[in-house]
Amino acid sequence: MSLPPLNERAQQLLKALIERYISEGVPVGSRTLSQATPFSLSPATIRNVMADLEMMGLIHAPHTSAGRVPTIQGYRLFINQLLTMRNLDEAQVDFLSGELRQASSSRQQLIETASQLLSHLTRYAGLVTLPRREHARLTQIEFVPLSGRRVLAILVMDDGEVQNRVLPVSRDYSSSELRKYSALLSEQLAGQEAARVREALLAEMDKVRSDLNTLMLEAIQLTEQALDAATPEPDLVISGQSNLVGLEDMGNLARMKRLFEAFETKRDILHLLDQSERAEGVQIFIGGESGYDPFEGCSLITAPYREQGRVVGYLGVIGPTRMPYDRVIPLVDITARLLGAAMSPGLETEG
Amino acid sequence: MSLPPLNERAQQLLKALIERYISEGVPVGSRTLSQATPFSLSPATIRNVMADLEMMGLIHAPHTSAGRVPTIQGYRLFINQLLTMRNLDEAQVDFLSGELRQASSSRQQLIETASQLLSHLTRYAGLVTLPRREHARLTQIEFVPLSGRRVLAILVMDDGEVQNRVLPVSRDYSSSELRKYSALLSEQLAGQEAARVREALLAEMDKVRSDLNTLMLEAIQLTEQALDAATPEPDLVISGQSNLVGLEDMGNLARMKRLFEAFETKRDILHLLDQSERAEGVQIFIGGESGYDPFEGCSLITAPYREQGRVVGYLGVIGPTRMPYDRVIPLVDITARLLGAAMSPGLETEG
DNA sequence: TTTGGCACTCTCACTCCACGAGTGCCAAAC
DNA sequence: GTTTGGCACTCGTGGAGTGAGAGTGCCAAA
Repeated sequence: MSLPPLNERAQQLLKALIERYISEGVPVGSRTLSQATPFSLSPATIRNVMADLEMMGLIHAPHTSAGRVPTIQGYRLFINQLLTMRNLDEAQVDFLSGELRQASSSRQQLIETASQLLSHLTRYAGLVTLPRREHARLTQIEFVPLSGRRVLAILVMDDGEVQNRVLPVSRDYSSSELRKYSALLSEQLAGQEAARVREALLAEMDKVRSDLNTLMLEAIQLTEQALDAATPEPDLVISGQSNLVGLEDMGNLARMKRLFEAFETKRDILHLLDQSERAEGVQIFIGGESGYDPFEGCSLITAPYREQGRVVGYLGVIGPTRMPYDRVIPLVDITARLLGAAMSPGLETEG
Repeated sequence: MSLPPLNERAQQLLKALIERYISEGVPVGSRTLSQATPFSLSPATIRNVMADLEMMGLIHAPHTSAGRVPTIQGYRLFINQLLTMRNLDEAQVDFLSGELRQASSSRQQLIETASQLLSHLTRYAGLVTLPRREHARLTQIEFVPLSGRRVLAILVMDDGEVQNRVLPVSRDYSSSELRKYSALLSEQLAGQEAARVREALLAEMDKVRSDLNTLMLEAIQLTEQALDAATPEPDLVISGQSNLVGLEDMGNLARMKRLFEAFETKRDILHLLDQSERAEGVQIFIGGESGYDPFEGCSLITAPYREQGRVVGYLGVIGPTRMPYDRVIPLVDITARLLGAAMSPGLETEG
């Protein structure tokens, strides 16, 4: 896969060609490029270079008498080595952080706002995963009796996240009985990481069994049930999908349909985001590079966002591969930082 | 707007024409219609009738040498007077009720399943509004202290619905202090209809003021805040949007883009659903009939669904105006009934 | 190594044309 | 009076043909 060394001039021409193609959306020919570049070279010379670039698989001619278009490999090289980022518009940053601060009262709201901002500022589709809260600690457990042999379990985390779950139970419980369970368990479990609660429960169960403490046993069983039913809530918020309708470089209808199916199932997109797990900063998936053909013709720019310094989720933008990366990449980057800041309250939130 | 009386034969021809157009998607001409109808009439005769129908605005010729296509008025007449419903496939009904029963543990799940079923069975987009729960009664109020001068308020309704809200507060509250408020308020308010809680609170406030009972006063203020922040959760679940991508009768890309924008804002769709408020059963909006141009080329079939006999929401299908109404209408109808049944537990849920 | 020249290729937009489908109208038939 | 067959007419569609334009590859000269 190691390409032969690309000399400076060829790199600069490739860069110019891709920039031109991104801004114009039309295959670019040797004549155009000759005029657009600072080093004055004749079209013929440029043609020679272009032939080399094509040989290396970096550009490609749709047909004999058309100009050249970057291939996925070409985009890859461009992004990894040639791209010069554009400075962010100050007003945009202010707008972003203002909107996010305004939405920071509720976590859900924050996520949705971030997604909408991404789509709005890029004119593509914005994605934000819900924060994974593996390290959230349990603060409180409440049980509320409902009619018809059902109990509502409420798990409260220290970060304000709440999970509700209706449990079908084998007999009716009274309100005061349930309150006792809640009190007992909250005492036992408060401060535990959610992931650990199960172990703690089992340990407790052993202790309790020897006591034949049936009350506690039932409480534990209830909690187990509540944990089992870990809410499978939608873990990805997508905005601005309609921005992608009718972008001519998104290709034909069939392709667009597959893309929208991917938006609906969300699964493939989540897989893709998971792949960026290792990356520290912004990551870019170009076209079907990743083997998911629904994304042919599209690129995905992602970045992790942090809460209290810990990566808890990912956000990004999905748009056509022919995209102004020099603007979108910094935007995704800053949005991730600002979302992280808005999620980690305490420092400047009360300002 | 009263049309001149349409004789039997003209009606039957209109019906045949529309049925043919719906199944084939191509303008239908006099010759085709002459062969397709049981009463044998020559194409020439049929042409005469068609000319009348066109005069009345019920059908329309895209151009001189094309056949005829129903207008919106034609569809309207067809649906109101000529349509013969098709019997539901028994297997489909079983499938529907099975899937709904399986999802009936959580309300959110139920709504999403219904939406997906609608889209899956029709191959169009499914819509379900979240149930309005005006008459739900408050069962319990809980306050949980969070870090950084925030309090989590939890409102539990008697139907198992839970609303969470993080409230920024002016000072830190201790856990036990908040528990006192919860107890006090739950006692005062339990059993009230949510819509009435506010009044009850005000009344209570008056009583309390004279006592200078500051504790109660703070509790009341907290609750007020929590009510203010009535969760603006998404009130409409849409599924299968991608089914509409690439349906050739949906028209051009620009129109499709507007439709997808409507899906994202949801506002127009909710307005439209609200309009069906008065209707008892299935209602149909054809094309831009309602003045919303995003829906040009589309039809919306809606029906209210009931919980415990009370209308709490609407569901429906959005698809191209050229749609097999005889199948979709009964499907929407039965889905509404089955969803209502699945939502009103107690009778056959334990079966 | 770069450049100008030249023949070649391919797409795009346009025109022309024949075909088919369907209509409207009229006069004859029922 | 309604129905029908006939006929001229209209219009969209698809295929063939064409010229312009853009861009290439290659070669020989600078």
